Amino acid sequence: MAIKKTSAPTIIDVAELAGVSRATASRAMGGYGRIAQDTIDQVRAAAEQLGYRPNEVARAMRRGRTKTIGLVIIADFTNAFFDRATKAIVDAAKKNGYQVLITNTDEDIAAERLAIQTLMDKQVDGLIVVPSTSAVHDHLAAIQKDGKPLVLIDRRVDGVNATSITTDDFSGAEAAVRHAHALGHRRFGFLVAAAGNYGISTERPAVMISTVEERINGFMSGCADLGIKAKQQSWVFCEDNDKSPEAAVAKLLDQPKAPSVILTSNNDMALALLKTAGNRRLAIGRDISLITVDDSQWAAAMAPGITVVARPVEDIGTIAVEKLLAKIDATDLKAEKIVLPTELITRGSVANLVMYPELDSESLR
Amino acid sequence: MAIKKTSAPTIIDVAELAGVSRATASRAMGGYGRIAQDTIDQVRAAAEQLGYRPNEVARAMRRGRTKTIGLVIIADFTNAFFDRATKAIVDAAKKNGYQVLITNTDEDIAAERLAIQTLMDKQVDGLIVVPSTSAVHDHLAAIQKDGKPLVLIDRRVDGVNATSITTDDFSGAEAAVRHAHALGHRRFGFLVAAAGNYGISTERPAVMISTVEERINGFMSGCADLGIKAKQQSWVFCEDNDKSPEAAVAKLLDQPKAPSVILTSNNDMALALLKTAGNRRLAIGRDISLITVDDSQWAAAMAPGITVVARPVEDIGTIAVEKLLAKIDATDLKAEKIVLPTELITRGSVANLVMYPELDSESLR
DNA sequence: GAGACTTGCGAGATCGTTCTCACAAATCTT
DNA sequence: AAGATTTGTGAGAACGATCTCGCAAGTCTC
Repeated sequence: MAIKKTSAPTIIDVAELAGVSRATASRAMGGYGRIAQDTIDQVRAAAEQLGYRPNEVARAMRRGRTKTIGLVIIADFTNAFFDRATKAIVDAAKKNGYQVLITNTDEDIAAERLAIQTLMDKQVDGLIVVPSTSAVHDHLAAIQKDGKPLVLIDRRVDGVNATSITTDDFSGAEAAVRHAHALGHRRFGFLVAAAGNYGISTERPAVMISTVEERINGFMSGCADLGIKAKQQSWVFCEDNDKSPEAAVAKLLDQPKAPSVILTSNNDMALALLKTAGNRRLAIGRDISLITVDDSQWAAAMAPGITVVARPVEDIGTIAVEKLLAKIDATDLKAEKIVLPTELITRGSVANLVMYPELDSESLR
Repeated sequence: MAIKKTSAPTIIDVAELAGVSRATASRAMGGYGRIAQDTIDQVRAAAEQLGYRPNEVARAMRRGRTKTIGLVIIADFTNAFFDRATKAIVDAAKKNGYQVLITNTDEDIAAERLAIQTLMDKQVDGLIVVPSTSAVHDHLAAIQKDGKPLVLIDRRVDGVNATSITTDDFSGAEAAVRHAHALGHRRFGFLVAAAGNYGISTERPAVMISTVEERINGFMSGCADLGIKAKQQSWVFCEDNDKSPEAAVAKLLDQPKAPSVILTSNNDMALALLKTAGNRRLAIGRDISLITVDDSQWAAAMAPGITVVARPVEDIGTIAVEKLLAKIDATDLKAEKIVLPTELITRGSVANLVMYPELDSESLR
């Protein structure tokens, strides 16, 4: 009896057992080139017997393709983007025979640089990136200079000629304003989250990510169209951390003329409002109204349900993979800017002031 | 001027530019073996000039280490496990110089088999798996037979001698029962989710995952200790899909003697209760009480907050990576069964029937 | 100052696969 | 039946790094 090998069998072992050369064994396993059916059967049988599995690392090295894509994402789970998008991307990749190497940047540009570098070193065939900022993009351009396909999701970055998949947050925000206005609301609070290090401010920060910009612009456009004047609007910009959001909510509610409805730019802000409202015994959809961006299971399950601007997050992920793989197969495809529609899902979190105008009292506190 | 290379520079290019051999260049870059400081500086400078980055695929092939770990997880986002665990694992891996290749199984054993196979083919250095069932484990044993370190998380699988990181769900469930009992509750509803294909049942399904088993056992043990009789308990087992949970909630509420408190085994069930209660105008924490397993941002933000059995999900992920990497570095370490504590976080979702016993009315509907 | 030891470096093998090329045998053409 | 084409196979290079071994030069020892 031959000595039992300790390490995994290679194509050489298969070739020996089948009594053919390495090249022939490889052809039989890979199903390419000219080869007799009998030989294929023999080799396959030998492979089966040995429990042979091709070493994908060696294969990748030789072929120059790893069948792996890199995902650089912001693990910001309350925004219900990370989990839904990741699942969609992983599933879509798998369906096409690709695996996903995932890295997380906490909105940190240095971490993003490093993550991209690491993934490039690992020879991924392409990258899907949620860029942490719109302001810096040399590292993104570098990916393309190295000839790696790149797709940006969730946020655009002007100045990089890459395919991007985003959502029409402008229209979504506009629709939210219109909805509240139609239900009789006339005093609007806008609670906008943005990365940075400035705490809470009523001034719009300079650099924002495209998605947030569009939400702001949509809110403003909606107000302009409906004749909602500046003094009817209260804007608070807020760093997205553990503490600021609740203080920002307080700032909105503690004004002399508090808003009757608050539009929040993401779920962290919405949750802060929920928490503060609960503490103050303010009922959502009666004492204070709320619309937020991004749907979630809990927004639908609560009583009342939260009215939301829903974004097709799974579609973003799926389309991103499709576009990326298309680029991997044909690198000369040109960049597309794909914008998916948003949808206002009305539930019970916006009070109807037309039917019950007394709810729009001057003193909410 | 030399012809500009189109492909990425290799160690050979660096060696040529620095005027040394491949081996020396490699030593200089890798920082191993005997080598003069001057040579290192020269080679590094040449590498810098060329923008050289080591090809990790080639390195992995030669070294037999990919510096990549595989994660086989169930992308079940409402259970707040996928996102938190994934983030923790990715972050912990990165901190140790490892990347994470992620695959998703939707509680499907065939998908799990395939995922593991794929990851093994890609030569990951180790695997972290959330097993989709406790019943089948030959494929898990196979991983270890191939000499790959394996860590199971969230669920134990008896019959596999692998390190596992789980939580003490037994005690958590027990504490939940005790808490509700202390607040005067005497009629308990148990809504338990489990994978399968049986719709809704009052009979405990045969094969369950360890985590769910323990929750059930904890509930039962708590009842036994406190003298809560079988007729005070309503058990409903429910397939975890889009439709069943709400019907299961209805089944609990529509009994002649409906429970005053419902303990749900996961967040899908809790959300179904929230939804149904909302539709029926039943206020949580007053008309019906709720305790669920797994904390979340929304459970804390709602009014009233949901009382939960919190599990240290991030710790599970972090410890899993640590144990896995330790095993990668020293394959002779023996398997450990690590059980992390759970914590009951009391909020407002359980009515105090001691102070307001009239709330425990016979007809809740 | 001769032998022993250390230092620094290069030649070539190696990891496991695929791919190119050459060539013999079989089959087809006219 | 001779030449042209097709078919099936093997030898060996290649992917890009690391590692082993050996050797020359320098340093140490007594």
